[in-house]
Amino acid sequence: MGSDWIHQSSPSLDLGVGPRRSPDQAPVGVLEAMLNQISEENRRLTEMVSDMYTNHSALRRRLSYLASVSPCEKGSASPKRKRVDCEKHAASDGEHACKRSREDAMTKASKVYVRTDPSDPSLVVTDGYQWRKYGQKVTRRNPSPRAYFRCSFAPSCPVKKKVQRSAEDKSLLVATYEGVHNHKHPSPDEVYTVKCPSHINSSAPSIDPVVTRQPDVDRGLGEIESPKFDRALVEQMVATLTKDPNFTAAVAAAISERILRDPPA
DNA sequence: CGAATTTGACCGGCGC
DNA sequence: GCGCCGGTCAAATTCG
Repeated sequence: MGSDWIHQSSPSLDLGVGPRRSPDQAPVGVLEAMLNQISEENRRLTEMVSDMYTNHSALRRRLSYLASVSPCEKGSASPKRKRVDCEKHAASDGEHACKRSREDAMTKASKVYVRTDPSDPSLVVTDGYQWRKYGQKVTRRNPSPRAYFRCSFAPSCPVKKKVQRSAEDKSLLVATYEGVHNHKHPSPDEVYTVKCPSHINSSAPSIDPVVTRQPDVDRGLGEIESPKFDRALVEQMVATLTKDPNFTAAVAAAISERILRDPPA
């Protein structure tokens, strides 16, 4: 996994404002102090980003491991049926083909958890695929409605998705995927982007990408390791930084200082 | 006007 | 056999 981008594209505020010429400019010491302060802040931000990236990578590795050691923990939200499915699957003799294919789909299900604004009633989990909603139901175990989606990118694609707000954590959307896409990922750039409610923009960024994921039913989502995911991360960080008034003030100060020092011809 | 979404009806599996 | 429950269908409605 490459963390090069952190170093290559480090958000350095060094805009060429180094200590140079202009002996007549009085507060050189003050400017240098400011520059040092900004550089220090810049270094801390870089470290924070680096730590975030490291933690994210470690978390993902751990989740992958957990997913791989609990193969029966997938699929249906109903533990009763899940157990029956597992047992049936073991004892099945292939008599009921259609039923078994359904069970296969159930056992191949994966879960994805997405953090969203709890006040947002929509059950939209954007994963780059194109989904068509075909039903919604309030289930017994969870007062929040469960939405049923089918992959509509390819007419023959068998993949289905159930999305329901977690009963324990209302800000958590649980998306359960069943089946395997029989087509390529339609828009790789959208991999791992998460719907951002419009009204959340002013508040602190609370959108986690995917918190956890079980086995790779969605081949397309495996692109998490690709540079495109880095790009998504970078975009997310840019969005976060631009919301930070201290950061924008520092950038504005640096730019104005530069303009005052080297006025355009 | 066609596509997407909503929502009540219906179906099948399961437990009692 | 009956009722409950999750999942799906399809007509009605909404949206672009």
